[in-house]
Amino acid sequence: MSADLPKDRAPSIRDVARLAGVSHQTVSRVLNDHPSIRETTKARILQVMEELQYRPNQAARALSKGHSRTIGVLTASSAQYGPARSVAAIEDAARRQGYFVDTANLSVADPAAIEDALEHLLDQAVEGLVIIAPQERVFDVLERLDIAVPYVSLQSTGKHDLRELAADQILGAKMATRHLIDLGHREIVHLAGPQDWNEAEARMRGFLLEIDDADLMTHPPILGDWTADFGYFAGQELLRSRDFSAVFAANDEMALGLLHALHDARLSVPGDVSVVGFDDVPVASHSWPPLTTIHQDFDGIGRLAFATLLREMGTGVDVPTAPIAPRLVVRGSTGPVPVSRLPLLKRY
Amino acid sequence: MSADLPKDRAPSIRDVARLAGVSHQTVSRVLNDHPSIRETTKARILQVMEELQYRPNQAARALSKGHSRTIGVLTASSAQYGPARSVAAIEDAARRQGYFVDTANLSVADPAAIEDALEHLLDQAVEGLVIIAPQERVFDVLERLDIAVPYVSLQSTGKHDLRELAADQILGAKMATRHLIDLGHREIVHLAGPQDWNEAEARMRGFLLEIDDADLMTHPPILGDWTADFGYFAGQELLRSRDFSAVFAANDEMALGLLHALHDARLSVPGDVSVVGFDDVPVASHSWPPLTTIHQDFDGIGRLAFATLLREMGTGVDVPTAPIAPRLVVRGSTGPVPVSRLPLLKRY
DNA sequence: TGCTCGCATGTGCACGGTCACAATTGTGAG
DNA sequence: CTCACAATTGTGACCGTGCACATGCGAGCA
Repeated sequence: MSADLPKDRAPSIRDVARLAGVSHQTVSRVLNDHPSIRETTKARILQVMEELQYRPNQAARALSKGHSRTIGVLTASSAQYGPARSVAAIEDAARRQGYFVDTANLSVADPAAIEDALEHLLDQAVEGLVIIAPQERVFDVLERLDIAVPYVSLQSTGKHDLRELAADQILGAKMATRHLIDLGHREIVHLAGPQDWNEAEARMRGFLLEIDDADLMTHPPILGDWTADFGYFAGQELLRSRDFSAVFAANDEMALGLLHALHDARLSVPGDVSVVGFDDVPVASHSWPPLTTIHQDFDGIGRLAFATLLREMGTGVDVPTAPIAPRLVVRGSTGPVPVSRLPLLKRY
Repeated sequence: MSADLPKDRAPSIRDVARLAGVSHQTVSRVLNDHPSIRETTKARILQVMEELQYRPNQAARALSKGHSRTIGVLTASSAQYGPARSVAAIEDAARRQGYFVDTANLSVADPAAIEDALEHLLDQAVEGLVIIAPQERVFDVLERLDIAVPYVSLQSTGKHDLRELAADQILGAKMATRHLIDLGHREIVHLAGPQDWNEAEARMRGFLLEIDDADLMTHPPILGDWTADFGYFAGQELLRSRDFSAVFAANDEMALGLLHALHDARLSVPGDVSVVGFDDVPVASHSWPPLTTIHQDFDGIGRLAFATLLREMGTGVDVPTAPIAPRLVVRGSTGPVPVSRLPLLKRY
């Protein structure tokens, strides 16, 4: 029990074998829970492992077995609440299943950067990809590179089958719009996200569908960039011609910026203008007034993404999944259409 | 040029060698930029690689060379703006240097979960660790496990030398407090973060130091949990006894929750109460009123963390680093102390 | 011409696991 | 006690790459 440490290297399976007086293969069997091993042998080996602080070498295992047990996550703007939350959920779910997660974040989204990030992930021999940068350009690059591994996107590309999530976005947007219509609003403006994001496009589609259903007119949506700053400036712009009584913003940040602009203009929310956001970020309930918004279960979406990927990867493991439904959370930023805006002029 | 694909496996260095009519070692030399290779040979090999879509197997490389070129990032609450931002910056910097980043997120911070997450990272044979979960418990576990790899923390533990960042936190807190004192406030309350976070503790220390310097009294700080919800409830609590004219919140989220509570109570900010936050999250400039806060360069902190880790890991690479300074951003949530609160009572 | 030297390239093994297959031991029936 | 068969364990090759150590070859020099 004293001629333990042969080298300065980390102990290997053979070191354990030697000390336990068995062959390396027997040790390997312990590692892989092989059924036919004598209990006493197993116990002895486990004890030696403990003594040596043995830790299996994943690289060697990956090399030998031909898989890496690693998935890649490609994100854009991973500092935003929603994506960050989903990434955390994916990471958690993956770890639970013994998978490693390698991430690549896109700071800029030109094709070169996208390709660079994807190459980085593929270098790691990832077995699957989660795309949280649902921009068309990304899918273009994915197709061009002819990726060999399965991937899922947090939004539908129209080419894959994560439709639940896509329906989500559309449905959520419809719910938000419906809410405003139910309150009597007839002049509703949409502050949209960048249209190269499928997500933004889906929300806009939901909005337009609902507007159409109600036989209403609307301005062409304002195309924003998700940021509160943009919401603020868009608000200033909108206020030049006050021909609306409600705004549906494609995310909470823009909605909050918009609220700021409305405050600056001494307008009352919801007295003069109603505002709905999307996402339900944690501060949404503490703005002034608290923001009516569409709640998304980002954790659930992340888990679902990983579960779906696992299925796509054809592992035996099949984690049960439930579709994710958006939810309208009514707070203080929406109210009945102001009297001055009742559809009198439209009546005759 | 037709008997290309020998198997269904991914092409290996030997496949390339065979098609290029050289030995596998020569191919390896091309991969590693060995100086003595004839240009023509190199060109030929590169072309074959291109044809075969050859991609070096990182697992094999890791096994052979004995290193993984992977670093681990342990985070808590990675969905918060600051940490998320820093993680993205670390990932970006690491990728630039050819490193992979494996993350583990702590949803709960009990020792078992911490150990679990660390084990996961160590299983991947990470060569270094970045800790963004600066809770004492984490360091306890780190010491207990007797981790063999270097690690850096985004906050000082008092045992390592990332003092710049720690000084940052203290300095930032002092700046925030000083700002309030300069405006004439004498009754300042601190809404602190959870004290098992070194970060929160440092901010509180900065606050107390500055209070002490100015010979002021203060309540024992209220210990929060970083969330806007807590800020809201703390505000309600504080308002029972209105014996303060200013609040310094340890982060923006709590500050925003506090603003909400103040609005609910029909108090004016900064007319009745001044509020300072910490972090300068993107929505901070769009709250009502816009939040005065301490700006932190999260990207810079992330980059610095990776650069420091690289140095600790003893790689030749030494990325130049610059210390990170916090910055006071004065917006609308702070103003002169209200007349009703001038230190009359304290004068005699 | 013969020798040394340096560049360009090849040979064989190690890295730490797993797999396929062989070998050994143990068990119960005849 | 012997044999068939199952349970347990051992042997050697292989995964893809890099390293140490040849080897071949042409140039420079005596």
